[in-house]
Amino acid sequence: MEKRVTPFQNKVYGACREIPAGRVSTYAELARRVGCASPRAVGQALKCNPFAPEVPCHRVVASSRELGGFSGKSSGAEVARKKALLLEEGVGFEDTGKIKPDFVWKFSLAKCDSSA
DNA sequence: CATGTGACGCCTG
DNA sequence: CCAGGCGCCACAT
Repeated sequence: MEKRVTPFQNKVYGACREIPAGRVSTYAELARRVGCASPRAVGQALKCNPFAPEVPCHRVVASSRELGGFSGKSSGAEVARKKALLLEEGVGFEDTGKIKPDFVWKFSLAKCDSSA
């Protein structure tokens, strides 16, 4: 049985899959990537993420560098697991528990060739 | 067709 | 800097 994912969700999953390991993206960036002005819609799609772990929804965090939510929980053990996964990928966290800006992935202007 | 909810973001005070 | 409020899009009922 296929998951009746709407074209919008499919787009979100596609963008999410573009996020390399050890990096994280924000709902806002992802939303803009899919052409949506509301990050909420992105969360709706990710929470339904039927293509996991093909679609690393755990690499998507809030614009404030916070973890955001996971598995349909805005906070809780699920979110803690998400943090653990990011740590496994090599993502660094601030002392405040936030993700380091250097680990936040950039979609378009992604030059990837960090010369410095 | 209308209403409610949701893994958020940005502005103002 | 912190706290509060409003806006937004998509989806389910």
